[in-house]
Amino acid sequence: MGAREGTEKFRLLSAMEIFAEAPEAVATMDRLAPMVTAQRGDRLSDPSRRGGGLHFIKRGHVRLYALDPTGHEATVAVLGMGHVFGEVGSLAASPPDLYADAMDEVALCTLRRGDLEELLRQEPRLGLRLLEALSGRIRDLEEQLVALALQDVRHRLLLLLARLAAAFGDPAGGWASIDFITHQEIATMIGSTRETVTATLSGLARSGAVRTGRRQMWVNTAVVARLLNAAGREPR
DNA sequence: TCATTAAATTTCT
DNA sequence: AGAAATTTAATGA
Repeated sequence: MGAREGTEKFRLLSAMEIFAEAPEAVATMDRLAPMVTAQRGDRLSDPSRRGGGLHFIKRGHVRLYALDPTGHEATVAVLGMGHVFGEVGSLAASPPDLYADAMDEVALCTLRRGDLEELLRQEPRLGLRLLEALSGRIRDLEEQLVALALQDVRHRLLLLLARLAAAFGDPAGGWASIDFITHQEIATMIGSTRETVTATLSGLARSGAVRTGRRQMWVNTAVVARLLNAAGREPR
């Protein structure tokens, strides 16, 4: 440590949950991984830019999605502070070609593959944290896969709201605030369309599950949980 | 039930 | 003003 301890970058790295038990790694990351910032809509990664290393999100939100030739998108993950994306996905099998866009003001640090291995040797506990994070991603994907196969749009939307509120919700008096997502983006997360999302959301608003504003939602997690339960028992 | 198409309306820059 | 985001409505699979 030393001269860099006071920098914005060092402070953001220290705040990342992954590094909670690995303070030594913060200094190494600070030395090896340059930080870049981006604005909403900026492309952070695309299929041609694979193998570009491991990206640590320090601020903001990133959407990973597939894009088909007709322009339709399917969102695979929405990631926030402390999450990683990039090289990890390709450690095992060959992943689908994904794009990564900034959803708001994003800051991230990128570690080249070789440097990642060095860091993991120095701080094995970091590997465990990474494994936990990736396991969580798999669990979310499995949940979403089942919902896509078996549930209607309303149920899938409720599920998404519950997950977004838990992951990113800024809770104030029982209402979790989410302010970086459009209806269009929600549609790509649940396999639906912008118009259907708007209609379904206003239905849920009438049920008291959400309040909506332009690029802003307040999710009542208690009501969402109750509606999910009720729907689960109803046959379709 | 929900995607698609079309159009109107609201809100941001 | 112009762009972006949201809303409503009609239609058909």
